[in-house]
This record gives sequence, structure tokens and C-alpha cells, in this order.
Amino acid sequence: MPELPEVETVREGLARWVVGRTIGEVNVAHPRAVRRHLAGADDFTDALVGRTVTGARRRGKYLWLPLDSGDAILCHLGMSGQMLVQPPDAPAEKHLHVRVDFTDGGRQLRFVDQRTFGGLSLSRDGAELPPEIAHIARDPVDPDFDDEAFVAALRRKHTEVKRALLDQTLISGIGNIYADEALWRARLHGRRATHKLTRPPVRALLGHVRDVLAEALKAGGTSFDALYVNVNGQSGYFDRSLNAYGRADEPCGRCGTPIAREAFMNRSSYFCPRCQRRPAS
DNA sequence: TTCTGCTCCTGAGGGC
DNA sequence: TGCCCTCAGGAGCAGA
Repeated sequence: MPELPEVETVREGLARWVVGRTIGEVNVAHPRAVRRHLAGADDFTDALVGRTVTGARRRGKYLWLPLDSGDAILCHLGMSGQMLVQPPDAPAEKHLHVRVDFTDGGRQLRFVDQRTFGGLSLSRDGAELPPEIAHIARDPVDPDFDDEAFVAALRRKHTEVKRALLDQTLISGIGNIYADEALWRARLHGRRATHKLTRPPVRALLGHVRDVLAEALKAGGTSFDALYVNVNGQSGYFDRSLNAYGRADEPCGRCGTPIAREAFMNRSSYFCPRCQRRPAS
């Protein structure tokens, strides 16, 4: 599932393969892929043709490609979205929703998404940060991320610590996988109350979040199946380094206790019941 | 205002 | 073999 390391890997690929090229033709095969562009698919394609991509940027799990018109292509990969750079004669992927041809006749940019939770839209504000994602907080690998402001904001909340890690308006880029991994490293149960945590464990948790994300980024991301790939269709290999997520009933790497799995927010949480003590109530 | 839980969506896998 | 059910989860939205 694309979280910060996976999205950053895709951004790096787009910066290499797409920036500086001029769009010749756009084909939207599945309207749901551009549902967040309220003006519709025709408006989306019309605004792109003839424009040159000037950059590839990211905040949290969002990507955007600024254009020379001042607009930007905004992209979220959802759960299964892929931004692929493919030769024009490569066979169409089963869930190919948007295809972008460039005037140089070279590799196409393709948006492929099995579950269609992701999508593309056009941001027309021309701002440094697209207003559509202005509510998304900086991510913890952003040099301007304010550690102490995050610690204070998390402790002000009256919620569970894992839920807070998944709140993209508080800290962005973290999804279910890396939340479980960081909590395991921090020896914190995800249901611990944020307002009862003191500053030191929250600072330590933030450090573990950064470590996990950095290691995953180095590995090219986490892949459990073919749903997450980089722009060349290759999978990352950080899943081999996971200590908690997806390891139910396997021994904890620290104490040997079987990793537990429980339902959480319509998904699953993985934790060590011994290293990560559940709060009293 | 803040927090919680539902909904969208598709394919894999298991049970019958 | 085929049908049905469950599971996976990011983000927006409605309701408490």
C-alpha cells in the first residue's frame, strides 16, 4: 500500500522520466480516476495538452506535477494506484485508467489503479502548495517539519496514538504498515491515549517513525503483492524487514511472544502483546 | 470543535 | 466447478 516511501520512490521516477517533457495527448479511460476533478474528464485533458511538466513534488502521500501553465497534475495513489512510465507499444494494463502521451513520442505516463481509490485532478491555483492539499501536514522527513509542534499537537488530542499517526492533518505520509512498525519499535500499544503520553515517549516515537520511513525508502518501499511498484513496474523489498505488520502468530523479534492481530478502524493492527502493553481500559 | 465510524472499490483466497 | 463471503485500507464525509 503506497505510503510515504512508496510515493517518494514514484516521485523520484517521475522526476527522472517525465519532467521537461511536453504533453501531446491525454486519454481518460475510466472517469472515476479523475472524479476529484469536478470540471470533468474533458476539461482535465484539454488543460494538459501542449503543457510542459516542470517538476515532480510530494507532500505526504500526495504527488503533483507542476506545469508551465501554472496548473499542476495532482495525484493520490490510494491503495493500489500506480504511475507507470511505459513504452507506447507496451500492452495496456488491465486497470489502465489514464494514459498521457508526450510530443517526443517516447515513453507514456500511465495511471493504473485496480481498486480505484486513487485518482488524478488538476490544481489551477498556481500556488507553491496546491490548495486541495493545504490541510495535509508536513511529513516527518520534510526539513521544515516542526518536531516540538507535533509533540504538543499530539498530546493535545484526546484519541489513540495509532489513530493520531494515521491523521494526515497532524503528520502525513504514515499509513497502517509504518504506524504498526514505528509503534513496535517504540514499544507503545496503538490504543494508548495521546493526552496521557509524556513528551519523551512521543519524541522517541517520532524518531522511530523517521527511522522506519528512511529504511523503507532505502529499500524502495514495501510490497506484499504486485499492487505497489515504482514507475518501472518494480517492487520494493522492505516487507522483508517488517517486525510486526502482517506477522500475526510469528515470534516477536525482541521477546519471542507471538505477534497479535486485532481489528482497528476497519483494518488490522499488529503488535507484540508483551513489548507493547495494552492500556488498562 | 473534535472525534468516530461508515463508505467507496476490486481481486484474492477460503469455505461450501 | 462455481458461488458467496471476507479481507485488504486511504481519505472524505456524516453524525454524535
